Amino acid sequence: MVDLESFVGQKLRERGLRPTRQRMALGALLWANGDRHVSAEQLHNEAKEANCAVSMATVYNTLNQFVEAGLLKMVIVDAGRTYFDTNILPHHHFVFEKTGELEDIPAEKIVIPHIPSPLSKEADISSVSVMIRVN
Amino acid sequence: MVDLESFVGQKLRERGLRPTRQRMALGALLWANGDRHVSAEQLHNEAKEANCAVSMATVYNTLNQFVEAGLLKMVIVDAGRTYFDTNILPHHHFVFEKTGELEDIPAEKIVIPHIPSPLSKEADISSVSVMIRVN
DNA sequence: GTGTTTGCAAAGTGTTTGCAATTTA
DNA sequence: TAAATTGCAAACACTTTGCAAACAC
Repeated sequence: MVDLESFVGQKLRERGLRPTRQRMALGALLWANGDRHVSAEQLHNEAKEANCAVSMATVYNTLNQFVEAGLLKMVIVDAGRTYFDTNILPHHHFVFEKTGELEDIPAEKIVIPHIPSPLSKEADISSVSVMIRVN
Repeated sequence: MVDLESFVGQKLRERGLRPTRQRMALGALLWANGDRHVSAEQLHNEAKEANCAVSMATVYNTLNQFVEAGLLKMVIVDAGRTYFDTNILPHHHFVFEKTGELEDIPAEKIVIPHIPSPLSKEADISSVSVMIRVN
């Protein structure tokens, strides 16, 4: 990878998002290393620790913009347990019930030979997601 | 089925829940006919329409008790979109994105020949749930 | 400069809880 | 009568929004 700064900046510009200080900081935290599952609060804390104070409102707004722009996926594990996933490829998840943590399952690891169609309506499948809860 | 009243009463007593007026009313609405996906608010409204006023707090508490007792399953579709499912057998769901409605997929309709194990921990799989979003 | 973005505080949504009053067994 | 349940209102966690100030281009 080139330097993180320009990598993030380019990602943002590609999607028509201005590379503001806040978006750059959050982007850098999200995309510094491999795939991540982060909650809004976690990211807010990380930003604070990195001396990049960003308000909670901005964290939420930014994460939603990133999701909208296709830069992140939202994963809802439970009521009040929402993660933002930097892995935007189709994939599945293990959920560790003890901790609430997630682990990605690459799409090709789960084969579903036949996907059924709904009875009631035309089938225009937009996604298939599998959650495997373990404890 | 015998009469609904005693059917519900028995269900409750079996799980150690007293058949109070409120629980009987909510149970009757839930189990009158085939399987249902109901939100707390929906059920609250239905109870009101059936002239069985039950407070919102009691609807929530009761639904949670029913889930705890294994009489219902909770299905979270989106942040702030939680359903209570009277189908307690293992199964999967279609989610209609337009309406947020659910349709059950019987477990045997979705075959996953090989379930992977998580990398990081011992695999003690408690459930596998598939959500197919359609629009 | 002009339009976009931010941060705050306030509002919103869906859900849970403390507690006095009521109901059930 | 003793223990469980209910309903209210308040509290809650998480998220969104309105708007003035700050920023990016």
